[in-house]
Amino acid sequence: MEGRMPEDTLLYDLADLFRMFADSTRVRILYALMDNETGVTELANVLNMTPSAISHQLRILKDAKLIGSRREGKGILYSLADDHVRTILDMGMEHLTEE
Amino acid sequence: MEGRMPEDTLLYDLADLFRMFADSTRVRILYALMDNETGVTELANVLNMTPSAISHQLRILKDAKLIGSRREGKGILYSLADDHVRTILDMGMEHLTEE
DNA sequence: TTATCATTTGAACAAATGTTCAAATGATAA
DNA sequence: TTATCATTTGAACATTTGTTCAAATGATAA
Repeated sequence: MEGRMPEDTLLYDLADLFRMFADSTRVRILYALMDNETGVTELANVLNMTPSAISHQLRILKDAKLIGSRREGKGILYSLADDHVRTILDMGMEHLTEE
Repeated sequence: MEGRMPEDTLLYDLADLFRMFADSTRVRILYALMDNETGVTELANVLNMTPSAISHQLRILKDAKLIGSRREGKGILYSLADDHVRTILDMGMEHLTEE
């Protein structure tokens, strides 16, 4: 079965996508959001980091459309954008934990 | 359904894994290796890069156990280590191309 | 052995990246 | 409106990262 090389631009986009998962802070944020919508302050507490550092990463994740947000009272709640995010994380985790 | 946060060390490993896919040169190498075993020189030609640059990246991929190698005559042929690599790339590509 | 081709290595450099800090903005609740 | 809490912003800094270059190594074929 002979494969064919995708367009280079698509491969660049693919690398860009994986880059979103290539930082431990972002991965920890995504895992935290798997459980429930969470605000910046709570994320900062859970991950033991400054709200500013979290906010910077949330923006990167949102620009990549991996997370969404909605306002609730005086805070903003973030959540995973769709199940693709979960699936990609699961595939990676499977690779790590299998043998 | 309440999820539980994996150990931090595992999440760091996960980010490390995705970091392997977060560079366009490495992604292009992996896609090239999907088709068939390939040596450094041919990869360099196909990707239009220097053999040295390719070799550096091949070492990184091999250290991560994402590719393997064997000697054939006076060259060395590289190949994907297992189907996990393919699956992870496919998941990412699916995310990109859907919708 | 020697000549040749393929691959690797290490140092140097430029570019990209994540966190911190201080300050600004947003939006509610009083 | 004003005070307060939550979040964002931008510049600075240190770190990490990918490529280049020149030189070294590996291993075959002659």
